[in-house]
Amino acid sequence: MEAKDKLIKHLRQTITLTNEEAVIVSNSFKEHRLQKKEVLLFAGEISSHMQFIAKGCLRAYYMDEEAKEHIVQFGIEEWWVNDLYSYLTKTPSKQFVQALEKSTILQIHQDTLNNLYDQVPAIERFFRLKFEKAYVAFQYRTIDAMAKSAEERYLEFRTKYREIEQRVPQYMIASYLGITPEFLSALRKNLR
Amino acid sequence: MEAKDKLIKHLRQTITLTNEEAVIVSNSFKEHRLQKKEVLLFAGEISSHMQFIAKGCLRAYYMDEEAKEHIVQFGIEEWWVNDLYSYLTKTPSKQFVQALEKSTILQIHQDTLNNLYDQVPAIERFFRLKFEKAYVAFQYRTIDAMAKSAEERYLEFRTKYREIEQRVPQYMIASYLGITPEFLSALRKNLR
DNA sequence: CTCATTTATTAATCCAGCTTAAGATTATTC
DNA sequence: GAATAATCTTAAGCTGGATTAATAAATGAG
Repeated sequence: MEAKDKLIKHLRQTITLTNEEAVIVSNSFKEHRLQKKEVLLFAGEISSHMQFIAKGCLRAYYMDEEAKEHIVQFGIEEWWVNDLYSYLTKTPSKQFVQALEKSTILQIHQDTLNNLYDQVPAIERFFRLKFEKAYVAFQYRTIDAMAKSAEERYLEFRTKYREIEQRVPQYMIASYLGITPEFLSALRKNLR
Repeated sequence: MEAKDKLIKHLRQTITLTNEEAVIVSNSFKEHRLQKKEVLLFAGEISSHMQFIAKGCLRAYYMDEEAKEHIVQFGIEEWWVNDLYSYLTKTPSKQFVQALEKSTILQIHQDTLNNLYDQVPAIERFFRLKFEKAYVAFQYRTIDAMAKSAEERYLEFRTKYREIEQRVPQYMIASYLGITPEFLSALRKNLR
């Protein structure tokens, strides 16, 4: 399916759009292809687009003072990836967003989106709901992370994100879980 | 100031409301007073209201399997407190929301708010922005918590939430920071 | 098919923060 | 203002997960 059809279908799972509105929305997004390992957003840049993954797999990560990478989010088909902090506060991003596979994304510039909110109110609703859900999922994940051991979190990740687990290297999963690859390896050994 | 005036003033810091709209909004909320230690939401109940703190101080916390309390959020004047997970998914809450001081809150039922989104679109905008900000603040806090030591987090809490620090007991701050009260005490000793 | 790069494992040593338990302060209540 | 409850401190020993360093296995580019 064409990338933009995927987007409209995705939006229509949450909100109602007339065909005219769908066209307006469709025209507001631009398609963008990424090579494996290509970086879409560099730390230091201000994130000015929302982006929808039509195909592929991306990650958002930041680097600490010792240049170690910490993965904040993975994204596959039909997910939205971004450094929302940078996007919403218009300050330089602390995160990188990078393709882990050859990917196709749809981008909308912040100014365009803000106009779209006025033109197609359902889009404002979509993003209100999106942020509600994102907030809640993130809070759940955090509480979970604090309450549970690394082993429990790993098992949960495996059942919840089976597909991601099979598409990204193990050391990145360790990074996402907030543990070292060595410890994840040891953990997995115990599970066998 | 009257609680509802505070609310309207608070909303107008973010969005524009005509006087007619302000009246509609005002009438949609109900005032509710809480004794110190009174529980507003129990774990197991479904949270069906958004609540604005007009006066006082509240906390949201959950209890783990060993019946230990973990504070997720504090709130003082002009903050919103809730178990958003329960509210948004309509599932039983895992958190308690409790007044730490004699407090006055303004509540709006979910159904009323959903109607209000249609009647007063600025309110939908307000909550979209609210969730954006909440998400971003929460993400920042989490990344911070993973990257920094307990001492650094405590120092940050102190500068960022000076007022809260002076209104709630130290062991609750420890709980919010995800450390034991003993360890916080030891930490503080080192800082002197 | 082969050499280089990326990813995963193993094992020894180390440390931030936890647990337990006791005592010391500080608030509340009657 | 005495008694009780709530909060805070101290100190000893313990543990989950980090660090370091070396090796092994898998992947991929030419």
